[in-house]
Amino acid sequence: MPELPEVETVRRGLEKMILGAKIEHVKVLYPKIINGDPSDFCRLLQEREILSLDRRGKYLIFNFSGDLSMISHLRMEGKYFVKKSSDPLEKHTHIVFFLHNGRQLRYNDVRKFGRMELVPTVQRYEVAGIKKLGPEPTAALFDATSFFANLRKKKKVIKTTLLDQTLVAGLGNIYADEVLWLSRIHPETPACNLTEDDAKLLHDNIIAELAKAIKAGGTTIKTYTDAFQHSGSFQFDLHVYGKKGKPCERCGTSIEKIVVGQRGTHFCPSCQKVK
DNA sequence: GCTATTGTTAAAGA
DNA sequence: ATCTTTAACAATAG
Repeated sequence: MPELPEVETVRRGLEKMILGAKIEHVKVLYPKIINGDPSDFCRLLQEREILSLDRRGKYLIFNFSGDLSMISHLRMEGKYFVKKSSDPLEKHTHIVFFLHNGRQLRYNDVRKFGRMELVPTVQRYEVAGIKKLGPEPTAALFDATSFFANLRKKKKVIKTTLLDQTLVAGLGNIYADEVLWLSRIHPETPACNLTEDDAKLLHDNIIAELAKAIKAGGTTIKTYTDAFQHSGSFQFDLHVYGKKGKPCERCGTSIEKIVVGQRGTHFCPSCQKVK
């Protein structure tokens, strides 16, 4: 499931393969992936050059010549592949971008949850979804003091608060469980009950953990791969996600799995107490 | 055949 | 109005 580190890994892979490529034409095999009119989508992309790739939270942004950008969200299973036109089309490939050099950029998505839309480049950070994102989880952009102030206003439990992207961008279900375990915070603690020390620790762990996961090329639980179809390796650094019944690495207590905000949630009942 | 899987958002509820 | 919760989306694996 692509969270920030996986999306960043995809972005870096694509950057190596398709910068400078020109789109000859586009085929949409499953129209619901496109926000807006699919034939407009194809028409607008014709003859554009791929100039650069940005990322904001879990959103991937393709910037084209002529002030056009494509906002792409992979949701749960979205993947990009770069293939020769002669390579057989994989199952679940829904959009094909025909490039000038005989290659194709293919969007593949088993679950069909991913979405893409075209906007003028100048508006790429203003679209719904991106506009309401909290800061990127880096030391330069994510401020611990305002994070604590914002947490105090939230009545929701901390796990749900981390997943909603508004206080900090990029955490999904796996990394949310991991950073809460690292910070010894119970996922069902109301966000407003966290102390300033809790908030600082959580803040620091979010920055460190996501950076570490990017270095590892992301986490591959079942199916995630980058644009080179390479798996990540961060699954070997997980402490609680998927560890139900296994001993906590800190205290040996059996890791529990509960449901919080309709999401599977893993934690150590001994190290992580509700406040 | 039933359950579990997850990111976002529209819709419903408070 | 604003914040929060819930259901829906969709396909696959076990």
